Amino acid sequence: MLNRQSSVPLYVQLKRLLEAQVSEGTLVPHSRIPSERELSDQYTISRMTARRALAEMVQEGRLYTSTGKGTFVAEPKISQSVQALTSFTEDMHARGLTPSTRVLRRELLPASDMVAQSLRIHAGDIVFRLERLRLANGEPLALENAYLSFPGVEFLEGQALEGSLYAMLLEKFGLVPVEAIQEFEARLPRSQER
Amino acid sequence: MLNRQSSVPLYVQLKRLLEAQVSEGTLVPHSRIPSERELSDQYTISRMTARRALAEMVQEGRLYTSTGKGTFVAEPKISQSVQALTSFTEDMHARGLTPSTRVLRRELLPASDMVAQSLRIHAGDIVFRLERLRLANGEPLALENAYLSFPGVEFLEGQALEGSLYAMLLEKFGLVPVEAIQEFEARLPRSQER
DNA sequence: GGTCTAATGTGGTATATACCACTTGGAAGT
DNA sequence: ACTTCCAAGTGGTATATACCACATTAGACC
Repeated sequence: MLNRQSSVPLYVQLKRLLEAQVSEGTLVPHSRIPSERELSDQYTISRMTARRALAEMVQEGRLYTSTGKGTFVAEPKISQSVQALTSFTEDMHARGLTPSTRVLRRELLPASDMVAQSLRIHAGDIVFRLERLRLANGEPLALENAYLSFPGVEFLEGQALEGSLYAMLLEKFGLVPVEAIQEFEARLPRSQER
Repeated sequence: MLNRQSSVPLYVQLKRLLEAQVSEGTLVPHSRIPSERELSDQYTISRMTARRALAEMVQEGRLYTSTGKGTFVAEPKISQSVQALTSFTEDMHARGLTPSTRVLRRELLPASDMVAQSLRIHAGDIVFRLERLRLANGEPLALENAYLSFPGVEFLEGQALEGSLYAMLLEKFGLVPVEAIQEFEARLPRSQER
């Protein structure tokens, strides 16, 4: 059930609960989840609160709705936006290219409102910003701007970040960031970046 | 003002109104927009309805909020994902480079759940997929993957799409797509793409 | 059996209300 | 002048309620 004393909003709790059921396999793709009214009865919350949880999950691509029919579990596709960031090193290797990364900037800073909103944390929470130039066989390929947030983020400073950030995270911390914002800027690098 | 007889939901009407003010320049980045309560008074709608319009615009990266302070116009960054696609040709020209585009694939296909939800259409609706290789001075720069959806999308097939897609859309159809998903894949092209 | 219809259930929109945490500015006090 | 504190305003969460369009089902009717 849901914890009304928690500082975690009810609709977030419900979201997590449903997400857990999806990843457990209790709810499989295209299966119907309880209706909004059933959920509100079941968890003793208002329908609007249940709706909000569902609406966000729809927005995130985890669920889809059909008026008059119900709400259904979507096929798992979404996490690819993170995966693209994850796999640069492996990706380049797989293509027979020598990947390298030049870190242009790395810093810990309080999250702006915009970043916080995207990462679903609070403004002012410490996030790690990593600006990197990606190269393949020495040729600049892309400029990356990543904001990371997870427990222990503050210990990142000073780490060797030239290689695969995600491999390093896995090695040194045994964790994978829950979420990251990524902005690709595909353009010719300015001379200062060369 | 808003039209209560329209079948277009009030919160959508408010969204469009605010979006227009942003693109007109009436509202510039980081300027504060009226508070939720002011908007609800001004347009004679409930605060929750105003909130919904704002919440969606926040989700889309057009606005950002700061608790206790207000709601503000975001820098056009997220929408750069669309803008970057729009302006590639002009952008390269501005840098003194000769831009060119190679269309790798173009097809009409039913939208997957993910694409549909991102574009705010229904799954199965026909969308246009365009996979293009972008070049500057003959050098491959980026691989683009765009999904487009708008009235008349089905007439796109067979059009000349080597140049600026958006210039062509403007010329031939007198319209600009409402929204597009774009995925950049920054990498070295495979040999078949050369 | 087949056809129409009404009832029921579903998500979608909209309103009104209440309380919370946070920010800010000004009033009150020193 | 300076500090403290509080009131007002803001977005965030939560509830209760109402009506709508749409889909499905069960029944009445032929």
